[in-house]
Amino acid sequence: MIRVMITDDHLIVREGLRLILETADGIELVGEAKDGAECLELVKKLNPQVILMDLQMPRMDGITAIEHLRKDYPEIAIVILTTYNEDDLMIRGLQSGARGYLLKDSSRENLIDTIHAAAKGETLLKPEILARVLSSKTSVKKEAATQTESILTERELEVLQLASLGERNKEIAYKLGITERTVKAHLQSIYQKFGVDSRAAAVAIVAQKGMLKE
Amino acid sequence: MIRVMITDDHLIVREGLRLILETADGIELVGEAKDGAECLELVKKLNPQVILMDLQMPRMDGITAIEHLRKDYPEIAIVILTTYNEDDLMIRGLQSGARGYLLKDSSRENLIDTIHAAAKGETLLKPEILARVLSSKTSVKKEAATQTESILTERELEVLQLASLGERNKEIAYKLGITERTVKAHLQSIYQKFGVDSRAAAVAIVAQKGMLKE
DNA sequence: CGCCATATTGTCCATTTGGACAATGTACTA
DNA sequence: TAGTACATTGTCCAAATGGACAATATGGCG
Repeated sequence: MIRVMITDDHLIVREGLRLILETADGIELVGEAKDGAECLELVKKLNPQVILMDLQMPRMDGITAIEHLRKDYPEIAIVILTTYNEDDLMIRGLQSGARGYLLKDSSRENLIDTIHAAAKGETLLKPEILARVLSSKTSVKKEAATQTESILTERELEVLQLASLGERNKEIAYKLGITERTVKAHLQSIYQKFGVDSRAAAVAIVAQKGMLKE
Repeated sequence: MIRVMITDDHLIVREGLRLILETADGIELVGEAKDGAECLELVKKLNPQVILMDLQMPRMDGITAIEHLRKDYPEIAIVILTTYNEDDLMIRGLQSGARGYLLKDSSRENLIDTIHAAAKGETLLKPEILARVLSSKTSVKKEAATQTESILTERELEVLQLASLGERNKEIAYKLGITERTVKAHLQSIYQKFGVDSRAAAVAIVAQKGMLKE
């Protein structure tokens, strides 16, 4: 029996996964967490072999949680749960030590296969994804900032990065655990610093400066 | 006397340039055109040595005009007039054979110096701009399209490229000589093909696919 | 201890955007 | 010739965004 834990902020996703996992042979669902912080709290008690980890969550996101887990529980296999294909966050997650990824609309077989593979220490990645991971820079942490980057505050960068993935203010607010109004405030500040007046223009600048890539 | 011609769709710009050029020694303003098409019509009669060329204009844009001029009047020096620094359109214009570029808020001295240099056959480019021109691909024309590119029609690409520069629908419509409604139609089509539902998301995809760079 | 940067949130309103219905003309192709 | 793809434009409305006024709290620094 493979001990599996779920970390996802969406109730529906958790329920759906539970339904699938509880009826799968050789898999035991040992617990669930609603965000990265809760995941770290519960992991010792639940002692999972595999963690299905969402990336975008309030309080503590999946990337941060993965980094902590790699340090404290390197033997646990982490599988990223993501909505979109080729998500930059997913790349970062894989760089941080996740062992695979799953689209949230994966088939039941795909899901179960991936969990088994992760438990056995294998990595299941599409080749093109693997190539992207290997070719992109390893250091995820902040480093010598470029001109544009240094102008922005940490929070503004977070907001801008989500906006650059096409997220709406409402979604950004939810993911950062703040109100939509605050998101707008950060965006306004960003626009001022960039000398633009629309999110599309800001995203374009970010894209051209290469702030998205890496 | 250097015979200079202006091609720009903005009355204010033309007026401003005229004011400067008419009081400059050794420079004779021989005519003005409101877009690329008119420029090509007038160029034979006006016989300019230097053409100041805007890039974004209705009917026929500056890039197209430059390509025609290079073919039929290679002796004419073309100087690009642009609003922004490091504009991708400017790069393409320079690749198409323009001999220099001017920001529209250039100083009077800068403007006159550039015209004199262009007339003498010199090229006035900031080093970093020159580097970008040389390092980018030479062929501006359509070539083997990437996955994402091939999905889109020519027109959709035009719209998307402007949107990716932060332009609003109204501006895009004006620059392409169509209505705002049509711009929205193209965007809707693009969103469908990309599987997104906002221009920011579309711009982000374009940026990640590298469709902006080159 | 006050100043400053930062983060946070509020209301109100004009503009922009996205989507749902469309329709028309042109050009190419089976 | 009929069908298809494409570009074009229309109205109407809901949602999202941008900007103008804000205010409050926190933490660092001189």
